[in-house]
Amino acid sequence: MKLKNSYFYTLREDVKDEESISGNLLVRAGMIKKVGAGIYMYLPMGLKTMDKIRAIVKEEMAKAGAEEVLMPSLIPSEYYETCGRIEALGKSMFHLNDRFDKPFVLGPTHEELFTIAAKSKVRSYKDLPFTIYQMADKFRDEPRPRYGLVRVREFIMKDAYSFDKDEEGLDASYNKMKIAYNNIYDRLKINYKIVKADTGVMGGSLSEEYQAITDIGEDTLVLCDSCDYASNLEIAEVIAKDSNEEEKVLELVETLHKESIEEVSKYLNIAPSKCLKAMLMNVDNELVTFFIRGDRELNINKACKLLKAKEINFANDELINASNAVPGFTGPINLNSKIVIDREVLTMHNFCCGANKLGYHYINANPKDFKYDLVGDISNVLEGDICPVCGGKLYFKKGIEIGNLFKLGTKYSEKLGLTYLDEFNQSKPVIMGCYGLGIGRILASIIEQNHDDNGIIFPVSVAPYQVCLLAVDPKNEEQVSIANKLYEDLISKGFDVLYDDRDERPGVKFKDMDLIGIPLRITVGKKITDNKVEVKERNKDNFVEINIDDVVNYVNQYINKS
RNA sequence: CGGGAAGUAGCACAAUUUGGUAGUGCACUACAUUUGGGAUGUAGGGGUCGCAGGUUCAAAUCCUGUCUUCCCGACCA
Repeated sequence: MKLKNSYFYTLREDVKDEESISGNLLVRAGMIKKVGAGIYMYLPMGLKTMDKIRAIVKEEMAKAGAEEVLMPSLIPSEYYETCGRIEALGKSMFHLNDRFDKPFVLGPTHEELFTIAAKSKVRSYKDLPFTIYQMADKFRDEPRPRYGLVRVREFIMKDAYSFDKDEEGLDASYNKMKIAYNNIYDRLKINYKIVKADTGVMGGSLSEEYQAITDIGEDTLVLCDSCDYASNLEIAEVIAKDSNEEEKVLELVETLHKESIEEVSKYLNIAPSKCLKAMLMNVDNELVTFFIRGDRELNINKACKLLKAKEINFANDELINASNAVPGFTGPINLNSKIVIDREVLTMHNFCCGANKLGYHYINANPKDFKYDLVGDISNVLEGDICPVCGGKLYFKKGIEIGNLFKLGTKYSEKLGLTYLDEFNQSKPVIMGCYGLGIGRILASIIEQNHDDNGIIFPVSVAPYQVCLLAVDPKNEEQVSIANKLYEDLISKGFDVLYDDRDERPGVKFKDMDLIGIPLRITVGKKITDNKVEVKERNKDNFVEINIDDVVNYVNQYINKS
């Protein structure tokens, strides 16, 4: 493409409303433009990049045997009522009515429609397995859109759904997708981790997430320094080790005005890990007191699962006052509320805890000193904890969720009546998997991982153009005619070439080409008198001078090795 | 939804405290000089100061309301 008379524009300064590196660079490069919070226009340079990513995804989907379909975004609400998802998805779904006041939603995810689509096809076990997918807009009413394309309210997602007759089939379909995903992210040159994750409102048994490692990631990844264990913090298992310390005698001590773990531990000179943290929570309008090690945090997600609760919030004064708990001095000994303890607490000895009496704590408390209703893994892993697989040390990284794999099972097929007849003429529900991948998030992650002070550094596989070309002096006829010829030569060989033929000073062109991150730059300048042009890679400081006749070959080699 | 910040030319900002003709840089137009890393000079064009009320002789500036955006948190397949 030639830049003269194109839509191309860039911004010279950082933009006000984009704090994230990727959001700022995407806007500055003229690739996207904000319309509202979490809503963007995709402009030519940005759309071209998205198309490159999409093409790779489509190729790998085809290799995995998945067929593409397209579902509507505007969907009658009733489709989401059948599986109880109007309630499950709650406020994150956009609702609207038609002129006859019939309720509709903008599709936030499409399990129901894909299940219904499968019903048209599936009668017998011989019709299975198959996988279909779409590349379409999703709408989610996010409470807080942020970080450019990372968390938006309308976005393009590739979502695939597999249909199998049994668990083995699901495993096979799931693994095919996993291989496709590995290929996709490898081709996109993304630094990623695959982590075990929560199944959330999707339901199902197994979920794995593809997480792009970046500092602005909204998820905390738990990784092991000596094996390949990788988990989302949401579900990472805490392994407690018992010190087998000899138990001492329980003792009541005065701790006037020392309420927080920090204050008490300092006052009594006891490490926070030797204190017990009490969390007074409201679980379905009942007071439940959770006890965890003093230096840990309660994992609401785990707690919800343990109690089979939908929601857990902090308890209000009314609930607390109905018990003998004294905030700041709450302990498990003789506490008259429902008590749930972290299983790690059972390995703790001679710890400090509240005495349920204003201004007093116990020291040398032990598990035998109190009763509890439930025990389970309810706290967050800390850095330095023991790996549940190999015993190594755990550490954290931040990640952006760029893809996920779910084993859905029969949740949707049962509710929507997607069944097949097996070899013995028995009707059975189809077993499903679903596999999502966010195109915009991938673009944002690539930029977060590949940039410098001058702008984006795209890998060849995603760059909107593989090569850019410019003549230093647009008034020099020789330079221009050589550049024109090179452009024609490269285009005719099928390369994606951006020819900056604008009547601008060279500095402007260099800066712009750097900003939008084109991997290879060919500069036609003074050296044409020796039949040479300059070729520079975006991610390198130096350049090479090569003969004009060798340019096509050089480009060809560069593109192929990338 | 809680806490914080901000809305002034296409972009980034100043002027608001102390009310009195709306300014700077970039971008844009014309001309000249420049031409290997966002040129320089001269002359120009471009604004319902987010919106709606109010106070005042007079409001970008003070008051009230409202909308929007960003950041932290809550939340989030």
